[in-house]
Formats: sequence, structure tokens, C-alpha cells
Amino acid sequence: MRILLRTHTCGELNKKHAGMNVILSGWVSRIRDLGGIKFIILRDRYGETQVVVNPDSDAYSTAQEIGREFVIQVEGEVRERPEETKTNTLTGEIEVYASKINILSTAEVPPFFPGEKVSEELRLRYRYIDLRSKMMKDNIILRHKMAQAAREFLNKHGFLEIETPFLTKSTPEGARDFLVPSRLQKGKFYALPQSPQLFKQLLMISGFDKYYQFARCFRDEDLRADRQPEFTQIDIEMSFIDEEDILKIMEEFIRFVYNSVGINLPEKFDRLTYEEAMEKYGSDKPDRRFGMELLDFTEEFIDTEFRVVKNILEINGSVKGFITDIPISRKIASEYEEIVKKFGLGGLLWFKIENDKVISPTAKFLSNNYLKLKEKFKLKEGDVVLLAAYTNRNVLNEALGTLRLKIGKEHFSEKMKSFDALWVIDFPFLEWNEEEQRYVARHHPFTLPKNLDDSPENIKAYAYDMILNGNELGGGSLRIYNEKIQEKVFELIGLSKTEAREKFGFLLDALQLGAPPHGGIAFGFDRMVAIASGSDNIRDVIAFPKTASGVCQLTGAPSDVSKMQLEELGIIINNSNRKNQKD
RNA sequence: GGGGACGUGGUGAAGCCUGGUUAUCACGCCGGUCUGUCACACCGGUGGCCGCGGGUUCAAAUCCCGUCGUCCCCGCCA
Repeated sequence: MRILLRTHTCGELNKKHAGMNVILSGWVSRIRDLGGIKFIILRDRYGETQVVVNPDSDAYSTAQEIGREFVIQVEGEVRERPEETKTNTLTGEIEVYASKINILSTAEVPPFFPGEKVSEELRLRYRYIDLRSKMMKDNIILRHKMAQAAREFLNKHGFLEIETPFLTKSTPEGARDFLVPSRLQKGKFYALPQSPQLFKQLLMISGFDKYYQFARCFRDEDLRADRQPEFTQIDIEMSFIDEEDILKIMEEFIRFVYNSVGINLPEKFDRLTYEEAMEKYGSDKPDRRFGMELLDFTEEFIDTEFRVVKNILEINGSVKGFITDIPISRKIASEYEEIVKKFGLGGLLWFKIENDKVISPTAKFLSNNYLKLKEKFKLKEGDVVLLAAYTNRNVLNEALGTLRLKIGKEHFSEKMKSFDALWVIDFPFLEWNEEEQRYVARHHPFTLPKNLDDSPENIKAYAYDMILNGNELGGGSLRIYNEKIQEKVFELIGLSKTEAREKFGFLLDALQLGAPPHGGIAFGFDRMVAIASGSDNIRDVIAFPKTASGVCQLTGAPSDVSKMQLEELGIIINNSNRKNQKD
């Protein structure tokens, strides 16, 4: 006969079930032993239910043996709690009077209990315990809901979910590849995909004009709080569309996905060009939630006699800054100054309005200029202006943008609770790589340029990023669908014909065999969920993440492999390079 | 590759600057009392070669060097 392990879950019973005989199964979250009567808090994925064990119950002797995190089965009657002992939790109006308890599985005393405040290292080593906590459980469920909403939207709009290979070809450009040695072709390697970029383009050329995939991507680069060596992208591509089509539907898509978990994003996402974003926020992923736009003060300083500023303006430099109302002092300002100095700026100027007067350590040199600013921007009591001068405008923007963001995080955490979504468009097509002394594709080399015949530094791309709360949620582009243009782009980034053939020959062939105009986007799904969950660490929305050094604390990967495995692959390890040598 | 922070019973922290007692506190765990708790309460108890290696010193958790691990940041991540 089939053994019934549960009739209900620990999250669903309420006073409507009173009088019913039920079976619950789950983990023992807490035991409160009052000497006679015992209370056991039983937990499963759905919630927690209080079990009452009376001394006269048949369950009592078993209950004596139970420890926390045991897996037990409880049979008993649902009763409404005495009025004064009701709580306002989900199942707080009832309890289950145990008539029988069955220990399904015992448990050692765990290194920590679910939800206990312990180091992340320990949580990762015993991830299955950590995942029992409410916070982690909620995050995993949130992730599921968002994934389902994404699929629902895309399916409804005619997208096909298609898988692409994990074992694929190493490509130049972009991140370092994870390599997988081939046994059948000794000495050769597959690469794990950094993204399914080329495959999704090939799918367009195959005629699947709307595609998506929850694609695992692999990049062998150093990690951060928001970066894992393997991560999930919602990868999307469409044919016969222009930039406007994509922005429009993807905006709708993101709104739908966030809406499914109760977060309402604006009806229309603003669009900033890359240049505007850099000028106003000093970042290509601006967080606009706390204002403080960068302003151009050059004009107000054009006549200054203050040496450092004057020198910079004489060689076509700029003065920029922003207005805020934070507390400021020499000490704070010098801390801020350190930030901009890292970008190469000479220093940071500041003044504040106090008793309608301009107060600043540099007032005796610059009070006229400060007064002009006070006039022009109608500065009021308590306003603080931080500003700097520098020759290179881009660097000036970035430095002030970094400072702006730091101040925002320090002083405007309330405002940081809202949501702001926008597009950044018109990215530069190329980027100068100092190290390699060549231009590299800023997005990737398959991006369609807008004005290819312009001088390299002026070429713009049909490329767009979606920004949510200062995070790059996703980015994409229209793609080149013409072999001639593709070849020209390879040339621009210094990829020789032979090299291009060798690395991307299959794409160049495909582009000659009927390629439709197409483009797409990819969203960083882990980041999407992290933002929705309110966490600033994507590890908290990944069931089994790796540490900052790429180690899986749970399994111990990466690990040594046997001599035989290496021999089969034709691989010899150079032991002098090894870390952590044990043998 | 570089910079910073941290590493003390099962867990979280204090002690370290200014070297010297039996390494402190809370939680957990074990035992006891307790029949309406909900972080049960109260009483008693258990448990640490202070990450590892080396050095300085009469003496090192404490100072110095190295190393390993974790976290954060820069570089890197089309």
C-alpha cells in the first residue's frame, strides 16, 4: 500500500481546516519544550506550522527524540488556537495536535541554522542548509517567477526557445574563454560560450525570425559582487526589425517581467544618448534617482586668474560639477578629492552657501566665479557645489560621475529605493585599446555601424543598453547582415582577412547565403532578479554560486583530476605554475 | 596583476593598537526544572593548540614576514 507522506503543506492550513485530520511533512525548525506540552515548528517550502505535542499523546515519546532540522511526518488534528495565542503569521490562527510523529530522517546538529547570521563562506559550503532560509527560498522563488513571466511574454509574442551548444569554438575579442580539452582531437579545445551571439545570428539566417533562450554564459575573468564565471542571460534575437522595434518590445518585456513580481516600472523608458549620459551623469549606466546632474561651469570660469583652473582652460579644458546639499567639510572634501585624483584630476573645488554667503577654502581666489554660479543656478542656503577642472572632458565626466555615485549611495539611500529605467543609445562603435594599440569593438564586432565611413572615433553603433537603477540590465544591437560591411569592420579592428576567415569563416559564409536584417539583446538575468530582490549580490539569487576566486565551496571545484584523465586528453600539467600544491 | 578589510569553541562577536591572569560575551549544544510557548523562561554544564608556517622576545591571539582562505574595489569583464 502507498504510504501517504503528506495531505497538506506547512503553508496552507487556516481555521477553515479546523477539525480536519491532516498529515504534514517537513523540517523541524524549532522545538519549544515547556516540560509537559511541546511545540514543534514544522517547516517546508510553503511555510511553517506549529505542531502541539501533549504528554498524553502517542506522539510524545517520539517527540522526545527529535532535534532541529530532523525531517519528520506529523499526523494530527487541525485546531483553531486559543484566542490569546493566535499570531498574525500566515498559519498563526491554527495548530496541529499531533497524534503520531514519524521520524523520516535524523539530522546532526548543523553548523548553522537556516537564516542564522553567519559568514557567506559557510553558507556556500552548506548551501542546502542556507537555501532552507526564508530569504534564500524567497529569492529562488522570485527567480522562478521572473523566468516564467519572461517565457510567458516571449511565447505570447511568437518567440521560439531554441538551445545552442555549450561546446563551441574559441573566439578572439571579448572575454577570456573557458576551454574544454577534446579527447577525440587531442591537443584541441572547445570553448564554453561567452554568449550565444553567433549562433543566434545563424538562427536568424536560418529563418527563425524570433528567438530566445535562457542561455548560460561563461567568461573566465576576475569576479565581482555582481559577476560570476557562469551566469544566465535571457538571450533574444529578431529579424526584419529596426532599432525602434526592439526598444519598444523589450521595454514592454522588462515591464511585464517586473510587474509579475509586483514592481511597476515607468510607462515609457527615457532614452539618453551615450554622450548625454556621459555629460549629465559621467557614466554609461546612469543612476538618476538622486538627481545631482553634472553641469558645465566652464563659462563661469573663463576669466579666472586662479592658476590651476586658468591653465586648464587655456588648453581647451572644462570646468564641471554638480549641486547637492550634503554636509561638507575640509575633511570630507579631501576624501572626495582622493576619488577624482585617481582619474588624474589635480583636485576638487567646493563651496557652500551659508548665511547667503559663499564659503570655501578657495573663496579668496574664486569667489567671483562662485558668485556667478550662485546667481545662475539660484543657489539657496545649504547648497554645496563640488566642481573640478580638467583638460580631458571624458575623464572629467567619469571622475565626477564616480564621485556623484558615491555621494548618492552615502546620502540618498531613501531615494535609492525607487525604480528608474532608461535606455542608453548611440554608443560609440569603437574604443581605443591602449594595450593592444588598436581599435576594438565597444559592443562586439558584429554590431551594425551607423556611419561606417566616418573617422573611426566618430562612428556610432546601432547599439543600446537598458539601465535599471544604475545597473546595466541588458544590451544589444542591430547586427551586420552584409558580408562586405562585416569584412570592413574586421579590418577596422585590425583583424586580418586570414584571421577573420579562420575565426569567423562560418559567419562570413552565412552572411553570403541569405542573411535577413536582424538584431537583438541579452539581459543579465541574475542581475534582473537581484535588483528585484533588493540584494546587491547576485550570489543571493543563484542556487549554487561560486566565490570571488571561482571556487565552488560546496563541491570543491575546480579540483585535481587523475593522471589517466590527463593522459587521455594529451595534457601535461606544468607543476611549477600550480597553486596549492599538495602532492 | 594591484589595493583594502577580515580570519579567535559549532556560530556571531570582544580582546590585538599599548605582548604577561584561567582568552570574555551572546547564540547553539548537553543536563535539570517547568503543561500555552512562539527568539519559551530559569538553573547548571560542555566546548578554543586564537587559519597555517616562520621570525622577534624571558614571554605572542596580540609585534614582524610569508602563506592560504573569504569579502570589497581597481585593472579585466566585446
